[in-house]
Amino acid sequence: MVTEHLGAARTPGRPRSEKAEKAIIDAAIDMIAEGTGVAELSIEAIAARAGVGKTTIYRRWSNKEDLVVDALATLKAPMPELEGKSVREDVIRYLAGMQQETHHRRTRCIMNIALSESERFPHLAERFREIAVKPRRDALRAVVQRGVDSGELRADVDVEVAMAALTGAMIFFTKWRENDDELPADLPERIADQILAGLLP
Amino acid sequence: MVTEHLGAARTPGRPRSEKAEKAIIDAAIDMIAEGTGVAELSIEAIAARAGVGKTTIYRRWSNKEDLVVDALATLKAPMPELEGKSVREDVIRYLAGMQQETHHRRTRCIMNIALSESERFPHLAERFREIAVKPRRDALRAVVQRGVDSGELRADVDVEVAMAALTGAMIFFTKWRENDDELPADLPERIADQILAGLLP
DNA sequence: TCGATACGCAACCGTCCCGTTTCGTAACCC
DNA sequence: GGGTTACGAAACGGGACGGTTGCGTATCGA
Repeated sequence: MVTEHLGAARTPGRPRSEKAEKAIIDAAIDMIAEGTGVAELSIEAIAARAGVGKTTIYRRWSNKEDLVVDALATLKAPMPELEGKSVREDVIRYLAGMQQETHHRRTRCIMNIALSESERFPHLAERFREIAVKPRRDALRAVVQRGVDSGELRADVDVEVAMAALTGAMIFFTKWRENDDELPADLPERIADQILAGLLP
Repeated sequence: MVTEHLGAARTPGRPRSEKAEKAIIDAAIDMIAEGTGVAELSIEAIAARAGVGKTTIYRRWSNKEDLVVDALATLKAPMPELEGKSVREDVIRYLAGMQQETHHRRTRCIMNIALSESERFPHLAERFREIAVKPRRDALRAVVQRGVDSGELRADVDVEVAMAALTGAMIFFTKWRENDDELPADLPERIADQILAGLLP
């Protein structure tokens, strides 16, 4: 965003249209959600889709990455409530939420960007992590930590590793599955129970 | 590859240069490894980098995806030997191998393609899974299955979930870490031990 | 009413890429 | 040597896109 908010210094002349701004950002997000990579996003296509002149875009953002950063910033990620009675219950609910999200093309493609474009757009990736990843990570960390504190989990549990195992297992299933079979409906339970119980006899 | 190998039907005229073919494929792989997405790969750029005329490329592949598929097919993935004495040992070696690979930009970017371009290039993604993912997955599955059979692991272990937890945890650490700190050197051990032991008291 | 700014639209030129064709040369078999 | 095919280089027309500019209109404050 380039708009200046210096005190109450309202500029003379016609004010910028908030509707146009929203249309631009929506168009950008939609195109990303449809699989267009950041590098292939064209200002012209965004403008056309938003029903907006290219000028209107260049007036606000000086380059594409700035636009995308602002677009991602508007994504409010809904989070499942994690105030259940047990760690197991909260973990299952968290994993089920993840699984649910992979059904939305929008979420999938946005996650792809976070996974793959971080090499080329570090600024973008950092912003994305802050907005979408961190809140979820914090929520899960709180659940595990609560379990450790309450004695429901072992005291020597490595919280970060536990989070990685839970989250990573679900990502692995949803992204690297060999065939396109439906995922089993009880996948969250199975992951949670097995990681909680461990593999040893 | 379009070259026909019908019996010993050697064609008249000048034979195709294997050197040119190798140069083309190397150039394509290099560009991918440098972060160029498949969609942005241009035949012209590949030709220039390979020191080859565009004609030489079009003579062999009719489209870009075919070329990339052939390029990926040349990637021989070195696999760690997993014939140790215990499941724990093999798992740690496997995870260490994964961690090692993330240090090579080449491997990282190619994994990115597998993760993110599968939506737009399903043919490509399938081929990649077959070449790079499946052998590793099979190796890890064998390790876990051996553990179950020998009694080293619980009999009711869900092998697929266990694999997902182990692999997913490492992927999660290497790709979604918040800061760019170095990963702890004993990460493979920590992941293996915690997933083997579980979280419950 | 007037000046200032934003708007959508269209056009501009330069760049990149595609897929094809043409050129002169090189390599192979008979 | 003659026939055939591949080679690298260059150029083609066509298209997409970038970033800029000018146009006529719309919307604000003074």
